[in-house]
Amino acid sequence: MPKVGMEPVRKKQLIEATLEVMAEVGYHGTTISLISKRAGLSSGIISHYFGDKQGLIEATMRHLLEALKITQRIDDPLERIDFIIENNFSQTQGASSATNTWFNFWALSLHNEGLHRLQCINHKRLERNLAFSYRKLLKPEQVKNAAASTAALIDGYWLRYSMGSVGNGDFSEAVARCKQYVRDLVAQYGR
Amino acid sequence: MPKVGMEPVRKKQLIEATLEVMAEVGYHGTTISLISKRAGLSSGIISHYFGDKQGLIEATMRHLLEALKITQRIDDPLERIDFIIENNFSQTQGASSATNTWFNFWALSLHNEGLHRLQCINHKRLERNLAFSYRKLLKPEQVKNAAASTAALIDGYWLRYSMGSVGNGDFSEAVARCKQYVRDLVAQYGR
Amino acid sequence: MPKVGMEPVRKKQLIEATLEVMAEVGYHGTTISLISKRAGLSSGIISHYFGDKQGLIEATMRHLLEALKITQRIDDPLERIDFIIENNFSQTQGASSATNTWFNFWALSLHNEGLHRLQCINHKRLERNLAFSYRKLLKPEQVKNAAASTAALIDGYWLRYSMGSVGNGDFSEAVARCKQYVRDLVAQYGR
Amino acid sequence: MPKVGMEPVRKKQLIEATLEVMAEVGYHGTTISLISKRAGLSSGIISHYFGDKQGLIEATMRHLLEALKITQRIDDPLERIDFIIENNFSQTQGASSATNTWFNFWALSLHNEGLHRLQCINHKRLERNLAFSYRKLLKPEQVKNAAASTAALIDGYWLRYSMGSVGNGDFSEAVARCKQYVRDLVAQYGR
DNA sequence: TATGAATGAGCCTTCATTCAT
DNA sequence: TATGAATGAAGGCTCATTCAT
Repeated sequence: MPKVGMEPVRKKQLIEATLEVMAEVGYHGTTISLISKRAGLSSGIISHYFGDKQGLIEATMRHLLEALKITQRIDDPLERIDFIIENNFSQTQGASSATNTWFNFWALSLHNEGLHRLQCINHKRLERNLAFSYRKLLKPEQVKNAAASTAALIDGYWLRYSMGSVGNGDFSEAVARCKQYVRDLVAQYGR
Repeated sequence: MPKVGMEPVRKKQLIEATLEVMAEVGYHGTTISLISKRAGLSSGIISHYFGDKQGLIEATMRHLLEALKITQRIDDPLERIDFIIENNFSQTQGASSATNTWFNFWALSLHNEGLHRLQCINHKRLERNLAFSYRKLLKPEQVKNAAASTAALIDGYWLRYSMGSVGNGDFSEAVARCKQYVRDLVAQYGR
Repeated sequence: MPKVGMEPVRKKQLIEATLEVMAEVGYHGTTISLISKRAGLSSGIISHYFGDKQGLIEATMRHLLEALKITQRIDDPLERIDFIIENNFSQTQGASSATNTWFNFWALSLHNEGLHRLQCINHKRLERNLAFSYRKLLKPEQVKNAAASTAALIDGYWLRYSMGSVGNGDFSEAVARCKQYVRDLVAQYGR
Repeated sequence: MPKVGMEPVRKKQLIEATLEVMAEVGYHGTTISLISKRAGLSSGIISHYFGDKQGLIEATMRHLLEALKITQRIDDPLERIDFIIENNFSQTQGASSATNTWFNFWALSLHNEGLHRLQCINHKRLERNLAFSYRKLLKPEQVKNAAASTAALIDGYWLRYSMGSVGNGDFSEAVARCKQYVRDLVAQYGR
């Protein structure tokens, strides 16, 4: 009997290879051949486990979005918001930045039903998570606006720092500024 | 007898066709054939005027970034910031949104020296423009942070609204929230 | 403990699965994977029992040709010819017509020594069988021509009715016309 | 300006290359690469003129069916039937037999709407043509049967001789036997 | 200045075959 | 005896680029 239980192993291998290759050469340069070579596997394996290239790309994006979910439970609302901010910046601090990957996923989303839905869910989840904590900190009528603006601030900073236009390659300054914004909000609109 | 002085006309035709096609089918689906057909010209014309596809893409992005420059002179600092905000959202309000085009340009930037430089210049110009006005409104030590955060907020809102995750397809709510943020800053940190 | 004596069982399973799949999707769409799935077996089993795909295809065609052999003994010459006619049309009256399978086998035969020989043997056998009975019915000099024409008529009708160009999906009309032809021959050239 | 008026030339080149290649290696072995090489053109040219491989295959079959049409006008009914018979056998007497091509087209037809329709039209046209002449030769109630049987006889003989099971590589014997059949019919059922 | 026919490299995908178990 | 994970060659197709006109 052939090896069994390889599916999760192979899928992980391939998704990680995809992230690496996309980070290095961009979506446009990402080929089945490159991915499989990076994963140390054959090209045929991709259709075997993901149906086709599109399937692998979607699985990779799903994997990335999954990492943004908050699993920890934090009771203090301010602390929890801080954690959300950090979590959103921590993803791409590693050597092989997933920055470009994100840009490409955003671009792909606009012309792909499935990916677009995933993006929207993710966007809404972030606002919901922020609103949950803001409800304990701010006057009710300010909650929605605060959550939306904080989410936008996080994404905007992430975008600008990722582009390398500002900052020194790390996000610590961006994190600090986001946290400061939260405190400003509490100072001004706290209940 | 061949017409002379067609160069600027042809280039404009092709750049606009490129924007239209990219908005419709995404960068991935944008081909020389589609662009030239849209422009009502032959495919050979592109290499004639832009060298190759890459040259046309870069020229198109340069064209888009150019549109973000502020040409008007406004003296009142708050009014000027409002105008900057509006200007940044107004680009893509037309029927054929350039949203996807932007995402793709960002993605392309990370793997293209020339495009990347353009992006960075654009990012910095926005902050500089904002800082210029904030200097008249805020305490000196707050200016830099305010400019950076406002720029991030604009980009973040633009990103989230463009993705269609929130809002009703127009940016008016996003514009309002950005303007409110500016006023909050002035209220809190005004000189 | 592995089962023994499975060979004939497995081979039959696979040949029948091949006939079913070929009838449904054509030779061009017939894959190892489809056949083995239909047979409820693994893909590896085919090389195990038939060496390779080609081996299975050849065995399948051999199986089909085998079914055309006349095993019954019929003494009356006219009755025997009628039976031969019926036998040649009866093969594909089932729900899953083997029509397409036949076309493909013919096509394959022309580029495959072994299959070609089988086809020729089959063709000649039909004429020989017809000639055997015609010898009792017709003048000697007419036998060869009668056998050849009857065989051609059978194949021609079968081809045209199979293609669906004429008839209502069943061969009864074709059978009747072939039989009529035989009677015409006897009436005209009977000894 | 590029060369113009090449379309019909190129299409003819490619269709003839397709017939040659199919005759030599069978449909299964017929590749875009082989065809274009044979035509002395590049592989891309096929999609340029025929959309895709399927388009070329259909055009090739259409071309073959076209050759079966009767363009000459012949008044004498018996002579006209003789001509029809000859015409149906003459197609593949050349060096590069289109025999295998026909088998493959039949097979393909059963799983392809467009090709199937073409085949049926062709089948019916042959019977119609034969019936047209038989009407002047036979009693009315015999016409339909005679036309159907003659058509079947032609196809059947063609099939068997093409397969090489009988005859010496040429169809003259088959032609003679078909003509004899027509005369038998007239002798027996003439008006 | 402008065309578009023609090219061919490179991509994704399919699928017969192999082989460790 | 039987599996099916894994391979990789080969195919069709796309498309940026070239070039004769």
